[in-house]
Amino acid sequence: MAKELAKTYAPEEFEDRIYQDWMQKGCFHAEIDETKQPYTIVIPPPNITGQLHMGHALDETLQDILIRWKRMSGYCTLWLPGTDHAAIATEAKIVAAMREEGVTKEDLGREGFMERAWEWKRQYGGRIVEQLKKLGSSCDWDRERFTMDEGCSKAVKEVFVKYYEKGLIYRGERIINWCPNCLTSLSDAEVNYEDQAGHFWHLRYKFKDSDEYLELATTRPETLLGDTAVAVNPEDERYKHLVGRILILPIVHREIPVVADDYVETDFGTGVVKITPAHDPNDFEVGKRHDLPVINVMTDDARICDDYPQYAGMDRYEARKAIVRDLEAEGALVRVEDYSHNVGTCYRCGTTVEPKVSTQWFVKMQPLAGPAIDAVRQGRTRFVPERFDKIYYHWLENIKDWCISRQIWWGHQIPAFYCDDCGEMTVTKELSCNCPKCGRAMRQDPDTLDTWFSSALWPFSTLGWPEQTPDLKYFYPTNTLVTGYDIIFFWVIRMMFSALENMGEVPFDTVLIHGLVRDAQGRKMSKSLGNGIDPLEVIKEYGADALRFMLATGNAPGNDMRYIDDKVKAARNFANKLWNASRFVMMNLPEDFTFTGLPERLTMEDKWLISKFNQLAREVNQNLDAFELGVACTKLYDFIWDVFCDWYIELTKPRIQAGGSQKESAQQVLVWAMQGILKLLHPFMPFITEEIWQTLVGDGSMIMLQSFPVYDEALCFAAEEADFEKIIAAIKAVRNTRTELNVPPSVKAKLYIETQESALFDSAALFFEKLASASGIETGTHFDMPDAAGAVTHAARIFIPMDQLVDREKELARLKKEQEKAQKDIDFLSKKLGNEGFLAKAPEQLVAAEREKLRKAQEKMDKILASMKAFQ
RNA sequence: GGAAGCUUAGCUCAGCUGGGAGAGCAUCUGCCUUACAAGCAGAGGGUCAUAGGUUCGAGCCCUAUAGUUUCCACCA
Repeated sequence: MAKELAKTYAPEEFEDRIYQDWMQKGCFHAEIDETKQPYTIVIPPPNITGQLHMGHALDETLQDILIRWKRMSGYCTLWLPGTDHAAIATEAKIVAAMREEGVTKEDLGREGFMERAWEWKRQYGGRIVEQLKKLGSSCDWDRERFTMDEGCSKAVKEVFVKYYEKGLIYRGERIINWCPNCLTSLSDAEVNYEDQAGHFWHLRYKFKDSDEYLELATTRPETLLGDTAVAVNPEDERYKHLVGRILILPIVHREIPVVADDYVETDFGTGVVKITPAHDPNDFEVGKRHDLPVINVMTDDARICDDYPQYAGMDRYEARKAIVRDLEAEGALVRVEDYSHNVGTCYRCGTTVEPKVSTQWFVKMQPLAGPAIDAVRQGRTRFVPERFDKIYYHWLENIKDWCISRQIWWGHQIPAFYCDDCGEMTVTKELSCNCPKCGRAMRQDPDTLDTWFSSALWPFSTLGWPEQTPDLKYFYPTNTLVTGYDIIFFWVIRMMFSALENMGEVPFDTVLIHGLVRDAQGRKMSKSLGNGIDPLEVIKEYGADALRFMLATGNAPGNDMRYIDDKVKAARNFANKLWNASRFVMMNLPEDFTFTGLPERLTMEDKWLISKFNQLAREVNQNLDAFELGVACTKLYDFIWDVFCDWYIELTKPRIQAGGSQKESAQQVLVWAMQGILKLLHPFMPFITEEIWQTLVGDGSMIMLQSFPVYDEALCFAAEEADFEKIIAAIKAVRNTRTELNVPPSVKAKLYIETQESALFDSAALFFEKLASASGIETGTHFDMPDAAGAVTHAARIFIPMDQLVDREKELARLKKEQEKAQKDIDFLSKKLGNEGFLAKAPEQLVAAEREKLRKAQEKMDKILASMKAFQ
């Protein structure tokens, strides 16, 4: 016992050591315990390409707080970690690295490429995991998973085949989003729309059988090569007579018809739209309705294809220029205007996506969306904060089929096989198969699945599904899913319908949504802006506990927050405060100290502290239950700094100096309170609390395995608490008076305390001496000291004789100010209590409380008036 | 076009089911009081965006307006 803590709080000296210790002792490992209730969180798997950023730090911190709190509260807790293979992002990274060496995917071939990709994963995939550990994340690393590991791959196949057999997955030719840079299709969710400055080119198409023209406008003149019609609204009086007539497409000189379609708005542009079914999703639909040919004019990397020799090989933008020039030459260009419009871009690389007609695999969403909507409607899963359920409903109600095939190699290869001879297709979980019709070996579909297809299964695939493992039975459904609002569409929704379809049960009961961590100016942190703050740098400078506390404090669920260095500093200072408080406690313990629990005889300040701690324990539990983590942080901060450090520790100093049994009882209470505080704070600041705990308790126990404090009726001392508040109020009043009169602390003065509760104040004499610069106190029911400065509370009138030090005018002015304040209180309360509506309708308890307040205010006023009178 | 959030002290933000407005930082005044100057003791500072409404009582609930941010959809 009585080991010493280092003089200054230096987190870098113990955080790693403590984490290692937790790991070695298996503290994070979850063993199924049927006597306990399970509490499970699955981590949002970070990408293996990722580097820890502030978003992760926030996400991990919230999860770790919940997990540690539940673990200490007696639950069998599992925080299941893992990583995502991040299909497109990873493949792009590897391809880029290969490019440096002058190697292409085709050079290596599929197998060679996959080997290289796995090698890359082995080398870098663990990086983000190591970074998570720096934060103190108490994940069960023994259960770490990867979306492409054997189990997850098995689950993926299982689901794919099942969906296919149920008709929930189909293959078909549709118009999809295509990234010409990543060279793959994308789902709707993977396209970001952004405003781009562009132009509106007004063109005129000549009628075949006359010299008239029809004018229309387009933002993409290069797609004209693929025009197969021009459309007008069937109700449009200006054009309805033209429907059915034939136009000559400029440049190409192909004959195309004028068709009528509701899709065309009469009041936008000229009310005439050129129709390019191969390169616009709306046009594709129009084309289907009118049976128009689909003419693809572009290659996969968005260059004009060989069918148009004068433009062949030009990329979209070069071709646009060339075609505009040629249109002008041909007299088909009427005018050009500036126009800003929304353009879809690839969420991975930012390239403008190209709508493209191709054969892809899709998940039919309609049948899956319904149950997912119902689950939230019925409250089986709820969002915190609740408002996010609207976003959830809206997305699901308007959902389109999900394009799941990707033209890349890194991922789960689609388990469909084709017979090149007879065209037969088979979907199977087997690794290979022969054609059921002609018996030949079949060729597997070269495409892979959307990375979100496997993460959609994460809550159950990681627990062993499709096997009915004990883990799955015990830990599923999971409890809390913690994630940012930006991935509700990508992930949360897909986990919901996947779980409902495959498990018949929701994947989690609560989705805790947090916001983004922005920079100090409120901008999104991004690589391109270079305004990202590296959490690892912050940890290096201030410690993980400070970062965690900062991220959890002063921020409500679902709201964005700003990263401000001063906030981390404040959190670090708080840690330092706690550190020094424990040093104080420990340096006053004897070598052979043993903690025996709260002493039999408690002083009133002990009871005051204990009672307040007890309330704190109740509130922190309530706040955590309601996912109000930030509120809990604030309460802990206030209690530790103000109640414990600034008051209680100061209050124990006289007892410690007195020695003997007084000191001994103070030691017990200090250690009791210290332990309680550390336990309550541990989920938020795991490292410092563990370090102090192990030094303070010294029996080899670990704080992370202690029980979390809860409210205890036996620790409630309402009367003593209220009494001691009177002492505190008096001390504050004296300090206030002295400061306002500019009396330096070195000048001591005797206090004459006029009160009806002499015994109470007499027992607090030492506190006045120590905390209110008193040389001594005298209590009585009446004092007549016209020359003394005064301090007034409702319970006492305190005279502070200062001899010539008191400036009479200043003191009178000060009293006047106090009188005004007191009068305002009285006015406010009398008005309220004079209101019959209030008396009739307000709860009884409240009315009584207000009456008590008024009584106290009047008592205080009497004392102020007496002081003023005496002074004049 | 649809939806949501935000607007509270100079700055950044809390404020739980409606019961006299809070914190951190900054500012001002004293203090190196033997755990901590990453500290201690005090002080100043807010018509809680605006206008209505509900209520005995509104920062909180309802309606409208303004500013601001975001999401979804999208008209070529």
